[in-house]
Amino acid sequence: MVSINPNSKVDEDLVKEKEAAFAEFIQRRGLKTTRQRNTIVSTFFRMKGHISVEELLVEVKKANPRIGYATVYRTLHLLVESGLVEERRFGDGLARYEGHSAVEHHDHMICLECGMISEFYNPRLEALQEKLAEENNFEIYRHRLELYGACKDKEACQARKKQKEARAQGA
Amino acid sequence: MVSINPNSKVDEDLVKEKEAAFAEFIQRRGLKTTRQRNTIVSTFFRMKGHISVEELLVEVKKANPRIGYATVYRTLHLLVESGLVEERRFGDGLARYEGHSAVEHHDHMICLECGMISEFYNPRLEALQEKLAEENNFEIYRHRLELYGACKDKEACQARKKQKEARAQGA
DNA sequence: TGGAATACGAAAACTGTTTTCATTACCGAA
DNA sequence: TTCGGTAATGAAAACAGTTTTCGTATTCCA
Repeated sequence: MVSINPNSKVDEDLVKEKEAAFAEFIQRRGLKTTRQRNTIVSTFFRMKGHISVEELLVEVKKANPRIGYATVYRTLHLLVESGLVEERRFGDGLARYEGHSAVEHHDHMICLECGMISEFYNPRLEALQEKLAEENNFEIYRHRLELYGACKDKEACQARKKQKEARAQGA
Repeated sequence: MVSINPNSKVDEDLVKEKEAAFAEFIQRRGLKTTRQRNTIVSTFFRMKGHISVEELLVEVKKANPRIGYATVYRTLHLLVESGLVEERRFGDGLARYEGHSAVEHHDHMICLECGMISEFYNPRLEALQEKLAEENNFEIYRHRLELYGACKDKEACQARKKQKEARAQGA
């Protein structure tokens, strides 16, 4: 089991690299570099976790309050098309966006108590899926596996929950 | 690997059983038995596969054209609450409903070419997930695993695709 | 059978997302 | 360096799927 810790500091060099990759994508596509896009992209890459449009917009507005959500949506689509970001949906009816991490593919555990979303990757799990697909004469392009449940560490879980509620109050 | 074939005939006895279970649920909750609910529920249980609200409404209207989608939505929620039906979302932005099959839990393979949704269940897969959760100090309430890809049997797949397109034309 | 509680259907409201449209910004060519 | 065509922006409207509202109709217990 490889567990992925999303709590590490944002790597400034990596962010720069991603920004450059996006700039290149924009150019390759014949699109234009704009202040808004730069703001949104650089804000996005400096956030961590599984970011909703709402969350991103809040941060973006701190840098430039005139940016509206249409532009945020549009830029997120570009990020997805560029391959630098993936869109995910965890069933609460809103899209979340996630910069590609070092580990390309991974699955998710979602705590229904505190909202924590953690990532994991397990090669045996992947292999088993391939085997099952094979047996069904099916070719997998991609898959998604989500485990919904609760943290067993109740203290940490409750702490996260309170933190989250406090944040919701403040917003 | 246990594969689940959704193409079997509708078992009339099983449908009756489910209708009875729903009736009991309605009573237990102090709700009322209505013609509309009966129509919707019995229509639903006679359909197979992963049914969207739209699809169900079309069938329901054949029996009673005056039934609107509000009632269909409401009744589906009741079915879910009763535990007889599960709601699923496969990322195309609309809810699909599925009567509990003989095998309680199962995962899905979704063909992106022909739209086929097939079900499977594998105990090793389940066990492995439990193990991974355990290692992460996490308790699984439920999970979902979806394999997106394509049928390797291209002929069958193309046939299904054409059938689907024909149906879309007719609608 | 009367009447309170519940359900119905149509339409309005809601949520998250996409599109429209008039205006502004970008950027290569002159 | 300005010009001008193209693309991007922001506000608001549109959209799709779903939920809620509200006035009317139905259920079902006393």
